[in-house]
Amino acid sequence: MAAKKVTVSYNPAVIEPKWQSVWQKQKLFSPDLGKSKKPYYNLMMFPYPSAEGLHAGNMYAFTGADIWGRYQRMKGNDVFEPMGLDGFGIHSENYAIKINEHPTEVSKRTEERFYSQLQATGNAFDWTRTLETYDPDYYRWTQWIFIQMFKHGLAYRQKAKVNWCPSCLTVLADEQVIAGECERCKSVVEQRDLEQWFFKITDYADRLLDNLEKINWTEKIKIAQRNWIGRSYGAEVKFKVASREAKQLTTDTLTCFTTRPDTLYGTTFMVIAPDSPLVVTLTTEAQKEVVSDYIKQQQTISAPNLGSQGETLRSQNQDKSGVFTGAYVVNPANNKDIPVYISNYVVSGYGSEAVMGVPAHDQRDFEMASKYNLDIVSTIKSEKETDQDLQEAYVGEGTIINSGDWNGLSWPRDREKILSSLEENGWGKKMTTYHLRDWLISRQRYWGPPIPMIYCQACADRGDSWFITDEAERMVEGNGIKNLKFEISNSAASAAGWYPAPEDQLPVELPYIENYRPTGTGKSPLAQDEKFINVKCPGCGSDARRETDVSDTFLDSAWYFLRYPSVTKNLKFKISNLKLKSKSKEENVESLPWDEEITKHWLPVDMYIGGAEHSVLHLMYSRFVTMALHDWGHLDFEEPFTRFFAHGLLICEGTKMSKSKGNVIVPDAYIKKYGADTLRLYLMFLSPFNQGGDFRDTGMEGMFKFLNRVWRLVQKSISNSQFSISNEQERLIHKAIKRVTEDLEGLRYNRAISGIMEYVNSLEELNSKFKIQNSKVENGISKEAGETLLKLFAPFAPHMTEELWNELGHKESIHFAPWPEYDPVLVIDEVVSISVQVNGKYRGVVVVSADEANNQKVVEERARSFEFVAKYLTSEPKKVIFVPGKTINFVV
RNA sequence: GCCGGGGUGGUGGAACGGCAGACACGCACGCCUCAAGAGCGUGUAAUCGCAUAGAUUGUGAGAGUUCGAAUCUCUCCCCCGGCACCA
Repeated sequence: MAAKKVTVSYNPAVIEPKWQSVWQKQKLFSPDLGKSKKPYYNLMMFPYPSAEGLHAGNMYAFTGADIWGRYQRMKGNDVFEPMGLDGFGIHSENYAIKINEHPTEVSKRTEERFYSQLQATGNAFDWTRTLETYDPDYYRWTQWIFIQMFKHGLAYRQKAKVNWCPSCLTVLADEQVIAGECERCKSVVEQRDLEQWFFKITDYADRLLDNLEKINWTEKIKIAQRNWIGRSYGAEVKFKVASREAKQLTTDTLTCFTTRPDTLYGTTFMVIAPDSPLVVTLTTEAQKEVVSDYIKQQQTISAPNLGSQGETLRSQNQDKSGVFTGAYVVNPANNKDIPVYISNYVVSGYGSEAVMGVPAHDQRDFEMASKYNLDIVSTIKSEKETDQDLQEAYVGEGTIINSGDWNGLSWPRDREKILSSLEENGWGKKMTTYHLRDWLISRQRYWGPPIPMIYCQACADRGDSWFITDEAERMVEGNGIKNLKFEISNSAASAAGWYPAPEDQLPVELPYIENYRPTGTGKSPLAQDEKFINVKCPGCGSDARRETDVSDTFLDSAWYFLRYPSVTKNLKFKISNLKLKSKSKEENVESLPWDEEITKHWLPVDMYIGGAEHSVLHLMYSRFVTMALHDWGHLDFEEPFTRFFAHGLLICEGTKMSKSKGNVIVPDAYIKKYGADTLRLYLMFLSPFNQGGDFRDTGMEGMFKFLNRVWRLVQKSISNSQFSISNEQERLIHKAIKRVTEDLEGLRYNRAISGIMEYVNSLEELNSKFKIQNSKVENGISKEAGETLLKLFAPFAPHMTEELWNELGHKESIHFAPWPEYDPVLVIDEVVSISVQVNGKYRGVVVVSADEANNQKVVEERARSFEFVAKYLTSEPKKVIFVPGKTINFVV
């Protein structure tokens, strides 16, 4: 029989663009979000288009996420897989500065470039619902969120020591400072005193921590978040200033936080941080000079402009040093006077910036005490040493000694007893503190959403602010939100003169400023634009000024997933909440950045896939913003991502890809040469997806060959579609389905691909066997075998499988074909190899039928009959261990 | 220092109590071809050996549990990532 078709060779350069355009024309991957029965929101972290284009690392992440989405779709879910650009922010601005262009121009270009590159990767994105964070239609809502934070008392202004990057000329959040250096440019970060906007994320510390138990996230990300929140439970203890200095000091108590209240009796001194305000209130006249010298010396050591020297000096700084303030306080437990020191090992900004020194049970305190000859008193029995010859602090558990009424109690078993006793005695109270700090929002840069706030000096002078308006009053009364009144009255104190821009006037558009470069003065470039700044006060109508800082990029990305499903291209202002734009007051009702119905239906996100580098930044902020929106009654869920999977990092030739190293791989050339399918497979086959991989040029060719093999195999089966399925083939099919399905479920893509390869190998092997028996038929691959192969392969190689599927005569896309299921009976082998061991050492296998595999008698007899076993069984074995279906072990 | 994740052929990686090295890359040899490429086939942990006979050793090092350990437990070393004087 002549072949019906001329076999066409596999040419990705033709079929890939063809199917991409078909998919897009048919809006195949743009589900009707209103009608979906089984919504599945498959999200991946959107890229920030700051550089020359999409790099292989983006492609790696997106491919892995897309495979998951395609698999879910074939399992019958209505998958929504959106894509957008995190194009606002410092990354993009820095790139614009580098190439000496305006960010607006750069963004136009990168947007086009990124989207066309993303098209070429063959991901099933919904191209009708893209978003860009610099789009005014988007950032009006970023600003809206800021305003809600303000109105609910979660955004406040404070003069604070902030991290200042002398190269980026802006402040940085704590999270953006890595080992004292700027996350982006590696400059040593300075401390500056600036008035800034903060979000009170610390109010949510407990929930951010406790909710981690409820979500299905990669464990290491949860651990990172737990560490970052850093909750510790203990007590706040009050130390009264001793009477002899009380007169000359401006404070009468010193409070400190401790996780070890059990060691209170062992507190022999106190230590405060060098940059704490306590230094001023607790230093006596006599010590003023010494203290001031010490502070100066500490400032020199931690001075930022030392470049690489800074690191060395900082590590020298690890040695404990200190100075006596002249002040004594009273240990409430034993009424002893103890000295107050200043030392560099106490960090500011945590707890009360004071620490109780318990040298016997804290290594740092021990070093301090040794250096300054301070008393060491053990309060936990550590068995061996006496206090005098203690070599290091004993930080373990044990029985309490030298501690009055507490003697005999056990630490940590009696923690609560000790804390209660502490409270009853009036020495202090139970307390929890957190490592987490409030989120610093202000950035003195250009390329971001202007913070939508207005400052009125006249109102400020009167002590007025938005918090005294009718709207604020209504909110407190109408909302029924717990603590809102408290939050608001608390915030009102620091908010004098401040009003949010009226919500119906959003967005506060970012003006085009020719010289957008950072100024370094601590003010944003927006401060140059008088037209932008000058505005009437929404409260009293007098002349007022707009806030000129923009918000942190992380605010842009903290809510984008809420927006995607509600994006409607070409109809941007169609959704109900945008009625705001209308002049009519009646229509100006609810205003939300999303469609409520659709949001109810589609959120939270079912699967979020992204890099582990965002464990504490983006992922924490997104959770916080979502929780806040939930509390304000806008969302019916409080965790945005039901499941999060962290993919590994794609590196290049053993090192991290980075522009400075010049080893950034751009996928375009590879797609051109081999096609996106080959590149996708290559990337996913490298190593486990959660582990990352090393991109090397070798290997891509091999993957291309494999695609060609699949192509030929299926092409041949098309011309022999009458071929009926054999028992052997059927077993192969079902085993392959089982293997690939299980590996996909665990996102073990490298294994899934090797499973497909094994399946192809077995089919070919079977085919060549068949050819020998029946030389007239060219090919022995049944239709079922070929179609199953295509389906299993479809998530990985979407274009090629679509083409072949179409050639097989299917009208519907393969990506909507139902995922194959396996028959559990058919995956069981007909014959089983049982390994035979003698004294635990492998000597060979015996092959038995499946139903004999559990029968010890049969297996043992068979095994004994073989020479390779018999020769070791010189005497009757002492013991025979039989593991049904697996192994038999003769112990001689 | 603390918390994660690792350490398996020339390379990427499989196996995660029961035949270590699946699947690939690379390499070698062969077939096909005028030739090249493509394709196909064979081999490929190490050592001994003519051997596609057989044997020994082998999963960072050392101990342990077990009939049996790459897999479980302990101690140590090294690499990668995160946090880092958080009281």
